[in-house]
Amino acid sequence: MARHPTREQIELTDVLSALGNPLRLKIARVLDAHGERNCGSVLDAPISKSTLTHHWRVLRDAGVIWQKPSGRENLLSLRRDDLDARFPGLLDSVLRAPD
Amino acid sequence: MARHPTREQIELTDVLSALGNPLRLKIARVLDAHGERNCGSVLDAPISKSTLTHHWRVLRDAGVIWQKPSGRENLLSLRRDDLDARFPGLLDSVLRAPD
DNA sequence: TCGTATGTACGACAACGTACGTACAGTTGC
DNA sequence: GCAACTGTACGTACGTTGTCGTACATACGA
Repeated sequence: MARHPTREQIELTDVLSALGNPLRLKIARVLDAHGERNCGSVLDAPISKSTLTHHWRVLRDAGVIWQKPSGRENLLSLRRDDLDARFPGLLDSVLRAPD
Repeated sequence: MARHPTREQIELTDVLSALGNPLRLKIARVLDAHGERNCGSVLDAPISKSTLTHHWRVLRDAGVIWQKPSGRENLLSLRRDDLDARFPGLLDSVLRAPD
């Protein structure tokens, strides 16, 4: 189900596409600022759960986030180590940039 | 016709989406490495002119490239100054990253 | 055990993206 | 003038993306 790419499998264009959506960029910023969250507590916006599930998948498949089951929750976190190792400086410049 | 955004109008998600396509990423790298080129001399790949026109528009509208008419040619160049000013470090990390 | 909470799976649908062929418009040079 | 060159405009086809509702699976707690 949850197929996370290995560090070496993470592709630049996938990461850029994933973060090239305003909602997903926001998600990445929240995870960067606040650390691990469950799916329901990342955003306040009135977005349907099925839409969010879609965005978790895009971010996970691109290698931007980890998705770790924990009880009945699914904990989300940024793959900062892997992204920094593979694309040095990229995540910082994206997360710190103005919109 | 050719509507380039001002430096302040360049949006991060537009830039990320534009560079989140392998062909456009390649184009940006060629322009970075070799400087100003006309449309026909950027890529060797057998891609139709109308498809390329589409990609020039995406890159131009996102603020990634300048498109400057010159005689019967259209000279393309990276907007490095603007991108570096607005999103420090972003372009370098993208262009230097592995695919 | 049974209801509640959390999140996924699936199907639908409009909008967008990417590719092409063809036709056209401007510039250059013979 | 006119043919060749450079690139855009337009129409088209087809896959992808983003959104939702509904149904479902799993885990927790009373």
